[in-house]
Order: sequence, then C-alpha cells, then structure tokens
Amino acid sequence: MERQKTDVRQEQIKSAVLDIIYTDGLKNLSTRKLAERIGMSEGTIFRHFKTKQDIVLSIIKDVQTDFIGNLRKIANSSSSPSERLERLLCATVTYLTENRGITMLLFSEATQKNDRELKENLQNIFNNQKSLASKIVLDGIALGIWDESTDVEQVAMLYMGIPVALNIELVFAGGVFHRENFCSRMMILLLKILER
Amino acid sequence: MERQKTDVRQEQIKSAVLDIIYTDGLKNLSTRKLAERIGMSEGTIFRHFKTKQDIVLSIIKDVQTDFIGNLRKIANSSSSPSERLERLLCATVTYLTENRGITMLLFSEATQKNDRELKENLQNIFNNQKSLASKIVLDGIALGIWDESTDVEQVAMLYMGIPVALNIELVFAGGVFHRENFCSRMMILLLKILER
DNA sequence: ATATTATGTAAGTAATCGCTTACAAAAGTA
DNA sequence: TACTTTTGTAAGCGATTACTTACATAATAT
Repeated sequence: MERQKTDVRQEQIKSAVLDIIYTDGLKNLSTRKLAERIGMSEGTIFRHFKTKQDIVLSIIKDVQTDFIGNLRKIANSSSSPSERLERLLCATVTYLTENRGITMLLFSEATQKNDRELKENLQNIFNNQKSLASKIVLDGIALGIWDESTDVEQVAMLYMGIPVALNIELVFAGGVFHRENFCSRMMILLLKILER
Repeated sequence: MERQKTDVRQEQIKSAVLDIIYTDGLKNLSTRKLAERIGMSEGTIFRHFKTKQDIVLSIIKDVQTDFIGNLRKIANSSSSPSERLERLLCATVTYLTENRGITMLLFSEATQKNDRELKENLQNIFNNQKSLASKIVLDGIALGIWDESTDVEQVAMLYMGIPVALNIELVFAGGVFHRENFCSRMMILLLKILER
C-alpha cells in the first residue's frame, strides 16, 4: 500500500469506521474488519491512532465541531425564533439521516458505560442540542411571540426525543425515510405547543 | 450450590443480566461475569439457556408480555382518551425508570445489527407502543374531542421520542429522576397539540 | 550523501469470549 | 430398588480481540 500522511489515513480510518458501524453495527466493529475494509494491515491503524477507542473519540469530536458548530450558528442567527427552531430541527434531521454511521454511533454509545472522556464528549453533544433548542424557545418567549407559561425544559426534552425516535424508526425501516415533509410536519406540532 | 428448578434459575439469570446491563452496560455483559454475579459456575448458565442471546431474547419477550400487555390494557380501557394517553405515558415512564436494566437493554439493542428474531421482537415492542398511542389519539379525534386535522403519525412519533429522550437523560444524569411531575408536565404539551 | 523519522507489514502476544465436555450426584420415575 | 433425567461443576476448546514487536523502506531533514 502506498504511503499517505497521517491526516489522510486518519480520515480514511474514521470513514471506514462509520461505514462498518452503519452496515454491521458498533458491536461488530473490529480492528481486523476495519483494516480489511480499507485494504491495509491491522498494524497500520495503530500507526495513526493509539487505540480503537481513540478513533471513536476522534469521530465524536468531529461531530461536535461540524454538527454542533452548525447548530450553534443557526441558534445564534438573527432570524425569527420560529425560523431558527425549524432550521435547527431540519439541520439535525438532515445531518442524522445523511450520516447514518454517526447516528448509530451516537445512540449506541449513549447507553454504554464508557470511559469518562468519551462519556463527557457524548454528553456534550446531547446537552448542546438541548440547550440550543431551549435558547430559541426562551428567545421566542422573551420576544412575546410564544406563550410565557411554556415549560421550556419539557419542550426541549420533547425536541430531543425527535431525532432519537427518528433514528429508531430508520433502523427498523432499514433506512427508508421520506424527509421532504418531516420537518414542517413536526414543526406544526411544536409551534402548536408554543403558541400563545 | 444447591439445586433449583430451571424456571427458578432462569429468573435468577435474567435478573442478574439486567443488573449487569444497568451497572456495566450491555457491552460488558459476559457469561463469566454473569456466573460470578449469581455465584454459580459458567456452565450452569448453559443448562438453563441454550445461548447468551437466548437470555436476552427471553427478557425481551417478558417485556412484551408484561410491559406491552399492560399498555394494551390501558389503551383499550373505557376511560377518556386524555386519561388513557396520560396513563399510557405514565405507565411507560414508570416501567422504564423502575426497570433501568431493561431500558438500557432495549435502547442498546435497538441500534445493533441483531439476528432476525431478536430484531423482530424489539421492533414489536417499539411498534406496539406507537400504535397504541396512535389508537388513543384516533379515538379522541373520532369522539370529536381532539382536532381532526391532527397529524397522528407525527404525534405518535413525538410520543415515542419521550421515553427515549428520558432514557438518555437518565444515563447522563446517573439515574437521578424526579418523576412526580414528569407525566403531567409532558401531558400538558401533548394536549396542547391535540386540542381543537 | 547520511542520518533520522514516518509509515506499512506479517507475525505474534496475552487476554477474553461463548460454549462444550466429562464427571458427579441429586432428584424423579417406574 | 434400579434406572433415567436433571442440575451443578472444573477444565478445556477454538475463536476472536486489541494491540505489540521486529523488520523494512520511503520520505524528510541536515
């Protein structure tokens, strides 16, 4: 195999990890299978990452940068709260449906007993989504657009359940998803909760 | 170890499985650890269950009998749709918070590539919850209590997200949960969606 | 040009895993 | 009472796992 710089290989490895998680599930991810998928020797993997766990951690940090970073921009934009909430939800749905390996990884790992660093990073991803949704709801209330008696904590929790439920549906449906209406349909429900 | 009948041992084994899943996570469940937890030899486990997977499958079938069975009774009772929906939700929340091992098992396995039988049984549990919730919403609409333009499919999906989101919160919060208000607070949101 | 670093590899290591085997003896049946 | 079935066990099996080791050589630095 031709030599490549470590950053190239790391991307390759991470990409193959997500591919395997998607096709075979996290529990069937082994360094042997990973090496075969890429077409490299097993030892090479450990040239570029110290441990298997480090690969997973690296992916999760990518998610924080890419996904959460994008959500943060949306939540902090100057659009109306309704628009922001819809764009937040749609960005979430889009990201998770287009990155099925990541979705599977996040939700698989969320219910495992992991080491502290991994757990904290995972928690960060979930908590950030929740607090960005809360912020938007609070903004809408502060602007007098939404009902000030709204239970923001529960709305945020209900919001958090959407991608998770969607993921489970996708798993059982074998990845079939018609998303063209999903966001707007769900937003109708959320707005009904929020309206004065 | 004193001899016991196979049904006694099976209960013991299943109970210990759930305990380990709760304390250590599904991925750290081994027959060795299981045997130690109970205080029996590893071989004994295979006197009572053919494979490790069979233990998990047996637990999942128990969930269908106990949990889904109970939910079905609630959904089919003669109470008002509102009351039924609240009792359905509360029974779900109660069951899942009081059976943390089962909750962890269900959501861990939901994102894995399992054999067909296990997958079908899991799917059954999730689908039954969803269709029971849908049935109640449809009843409410048919009785003219709730808005007939309600998107029942999306409401059911939103409903399905609640226990899942709750589970993730519990995992990260280390099992701390104050449930005395949870159902009623969430029902306020759901009823707001449903009202005419 | 030489020395050092980075990258790839095949083989090997120690540990763990689910499960079986051979033995033992309690419990059940006729 | 004799035979069969059920239940428990220690040791072992074959497979898999994450990772290391020793070697090789391309790429980079001086």
